[in-house]
Amino acid sequence: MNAATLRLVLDQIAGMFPDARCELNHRNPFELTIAVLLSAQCTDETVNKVTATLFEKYREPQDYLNVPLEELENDIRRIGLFRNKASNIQKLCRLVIDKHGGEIPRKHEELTELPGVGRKTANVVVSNAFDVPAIAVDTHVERVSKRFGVCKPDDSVLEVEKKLMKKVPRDEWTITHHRLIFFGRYHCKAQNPRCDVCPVLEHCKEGKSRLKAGLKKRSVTK
DNA sequence: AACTCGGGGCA
DNA sequence: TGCCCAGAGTT
Repeated sequence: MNAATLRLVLDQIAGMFPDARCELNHRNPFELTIAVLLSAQCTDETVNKVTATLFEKYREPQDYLNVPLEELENDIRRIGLFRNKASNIQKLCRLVIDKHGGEIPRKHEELTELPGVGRKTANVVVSNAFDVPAIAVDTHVERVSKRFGVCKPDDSVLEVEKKLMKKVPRDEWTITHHRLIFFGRYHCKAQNPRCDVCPVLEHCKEGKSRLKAGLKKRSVTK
């Protein structure tokens, strides 16, 4: 899919989700980093339920170090992979205090040095906390990009990111990321995507074949 | 490239 | 109930 066609698709998606913004609860870069780290492999909704009370108890890096690991684990127990994440959060806080003066660093390479922070999380942090344009490729962004042929089906996550950046103006990277997330989460879902009511179906090879197969299946069943 | 971690969401 | 998932780290 070329840049011009992608632009058409993204404009349609923008109309579907005019308020597309990832709704992670955060008031500063530190809380955003913790929230995104927690969100790995579970829904933002679940993270928000936990952070709503978590951020009342833990306000700065030192607060996470003032409790035993077991206590922090218990405080985030409702989130998947909570043992890894609790451990990572304490190590992260230790590092932020010792090497970054208690503040979340702004450089991408410094962010990915933090335990539990990979490329995706770092992109979310720089784009949402520091206003640096970035496209964080999660499974939604990856799935949608591949269904619409923005990239090849077997491209790596990094390749997906590169091709999106190449085809989208730099000042629209971050909003595009949010829109693709919403589109992927609520419409172009992994299971049972809404191809039957999709306004950009004409640009989606996979969707068209999926719909055709579905219709065929129905007609055969009847 | 494949595996692990793990409670939640959904069928 | 049993499957899959808004990743990252290790081997």
